[in-house]
Amino acid sequence: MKTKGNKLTFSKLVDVQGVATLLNNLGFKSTKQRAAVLSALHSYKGPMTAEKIVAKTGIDLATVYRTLESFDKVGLINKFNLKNSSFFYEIKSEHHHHIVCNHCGYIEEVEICNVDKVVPLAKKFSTITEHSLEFFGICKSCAKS
Amino acid sequence: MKTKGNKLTFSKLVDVQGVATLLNNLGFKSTKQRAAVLSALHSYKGPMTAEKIVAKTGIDLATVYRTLESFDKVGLINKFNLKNSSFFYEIKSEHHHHIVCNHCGYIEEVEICNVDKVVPLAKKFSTITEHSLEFFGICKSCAKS
DNA sequence: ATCCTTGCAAAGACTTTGCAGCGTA
DNA sequence: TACGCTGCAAAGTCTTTGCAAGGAT
Repeated sequence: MKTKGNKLTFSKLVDVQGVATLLNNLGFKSTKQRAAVLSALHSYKGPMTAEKIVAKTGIDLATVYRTLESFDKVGLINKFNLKNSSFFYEIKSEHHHHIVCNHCGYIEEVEICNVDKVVPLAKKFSTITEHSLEFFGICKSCAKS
Repeated sequence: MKTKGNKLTFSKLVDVQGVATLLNNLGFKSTKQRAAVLSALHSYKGPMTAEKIVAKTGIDLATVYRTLESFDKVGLINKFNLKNSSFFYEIKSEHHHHIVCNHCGYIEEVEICNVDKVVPLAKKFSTITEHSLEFFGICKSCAKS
């Protein structure tokens, strides 16, 4: 399976092999539920909650959670939480961050300047594997009202 | 009530007026439960969960949650979540971030270089009020084993 | 045919809410 | 005294788990 570095990139993988083969190569059986979850995540503009995926696909909530857990484990998706109570999921793509409207909850993916230069000084850590960076503010349409 | 800019700083406030007066000035009645929550947050090295506060103080969980919500509302504490299921709380101090051990959950407060230069490019937002930045890695003691 | 996956239902973890009694101002 | 605060219990939200039936290889 071709990957860029050791990172999976959904679009490329799908282009190259199709969803069924991708799932098989990841060690999963290809089922319509898994394809539907991938498809939902891929077509929705922005991170989704498990509930949202159920709403879009009609698949059982427990199945959605199990599927998302599997996808997360193999690195196909990101799982993160904002200040909300529930987790958000999105297909891994180029490294990016989010900005969230404190008023309506709208989430936008954002580009960042200089994020590479942000280096934490931690005494009791030797390795840093990842980071999360989220911004909060008021979106333009909420600012009007 | 004296504040630095418009931000409350716990240590300074307590130095100046004591916990009871601080609580009164924030619009709360001074109770031993609230003082105990403040004290627990103040003396514990690092962010606490509601459960942790109960463990340290013996106060009822519901009361702890209500107290934390009040404190959060007036800006005395920060509420945030890492990748865990539960929220963490800490007294607001100088702006800082955290690094979390993916193995044991240890949390360290970290200083950051260049964080001020990180600016998101968001299309549909005009104002950004805050951000969260958390790092994840493996702490030295977990790295050994 | 085998073993993984799904849906349904129940349980679990975390947080919030209702209410009667108590404590602070 | 009055009103806000607390503890207990119940309910609510989000997520995980158990199990029998169904489906992919």
